[in-house]
Amino acid sequence: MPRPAYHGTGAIAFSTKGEYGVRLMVQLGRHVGKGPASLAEIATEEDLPRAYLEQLVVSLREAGLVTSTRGAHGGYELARSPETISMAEVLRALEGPIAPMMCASDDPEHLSLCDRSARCTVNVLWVRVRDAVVGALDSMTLADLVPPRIPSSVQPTQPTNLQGAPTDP
Amino acid sequence: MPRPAYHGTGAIAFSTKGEYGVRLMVQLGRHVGKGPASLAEIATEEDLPRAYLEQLVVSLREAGLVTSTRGAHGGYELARSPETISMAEVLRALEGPIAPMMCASDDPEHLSLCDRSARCTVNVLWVRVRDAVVGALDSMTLADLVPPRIPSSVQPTQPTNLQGAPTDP
DNA sequence: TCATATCCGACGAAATCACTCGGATATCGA
DNA sequence: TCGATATCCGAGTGATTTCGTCGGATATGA
Repeated sequence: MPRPAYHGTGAIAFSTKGEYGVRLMVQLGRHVGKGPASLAEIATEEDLPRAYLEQLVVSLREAGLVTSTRGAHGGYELARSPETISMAEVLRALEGPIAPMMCASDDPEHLSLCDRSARCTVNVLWVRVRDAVVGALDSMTLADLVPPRIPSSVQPTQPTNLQGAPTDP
Repeated sequence: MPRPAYHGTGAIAFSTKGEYGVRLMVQLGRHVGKGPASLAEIATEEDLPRAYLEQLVVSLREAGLVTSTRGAHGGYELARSPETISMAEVLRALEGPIAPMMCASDDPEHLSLCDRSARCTVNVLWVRVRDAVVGALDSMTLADLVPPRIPSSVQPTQPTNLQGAPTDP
């Protein structure tokens, strides 16, 4: 069943693809150095439908952001270190080119000018929005979202509530 | 028939509400000082379905961006001068609050934190995207989109030949 | 060999989008 | 006063997209 229903409102709405996909990547970021993480683990950790994650991860793999190892004890790993993975890349892989309007795609392949482009004075608006978004996403890497480790040995990274995910089934 | 099908791709996709609504506002901007403009006129000018514009304009009126006069020779006018109408206002009226995710709405009323907000490190990403978009939209007013008037020769609004316009990619 | 994984394609319910339609009401010009 | 032209308003509809599920094939380690 589609759970809570919708995640964003209005024009700038990321779908669950983007949301879950980013959360998946963050989990992989936390898991760096510990070998591959299985989708089952991640699904439990983030309380997301495993079968759906399977679909999302295909895009991430095809984009070269994660690598997979099959078989028992297999799973996924980041293909590069978190600092080198920009969120723009991640979201482009998950949701496609960033294009508030067809006449303002950041992917030249999907860019198509409307027939009225000669008279069109509105295009500049969409282009500015696009550039603002791309700028924001380019300025962040996955490393910025992986929770920072507390340097002094006060606590392990656990915020004490990893026991059972007490949320609804 | 739903025409070309989709207008934006990926996460940042404005719907026809936003697109047509902005174009409608631009037309009203061009029409300033000439009395009310009817939707029939605008629909012809911009080649948009009139009955659909009727729906969109409701939001604009309710937001106080346009005023209406009923009856023959009626229509719509901008409620304020174009320089004072920010595109953020316009798009909020048309598409709702700018919220890439529920946990990052710019309208406090629609803002709802997810139950996992304590552990959530991703929120900052959506907030940054939101702020980038809001910033871009706030920095533009309707006046920026209304094409500058050619000072000397006043032409009828007929676009007989207007090529050589910058086809900005 | 068996449990655990990724891989792959198809399917389906629910929601949203992009409209259309019919009619009620208001206003101006003749 | 009549009628043409408008806005106003609510309901309805078909296409598309979203958000998943399900079943099975393949690969790998213990």
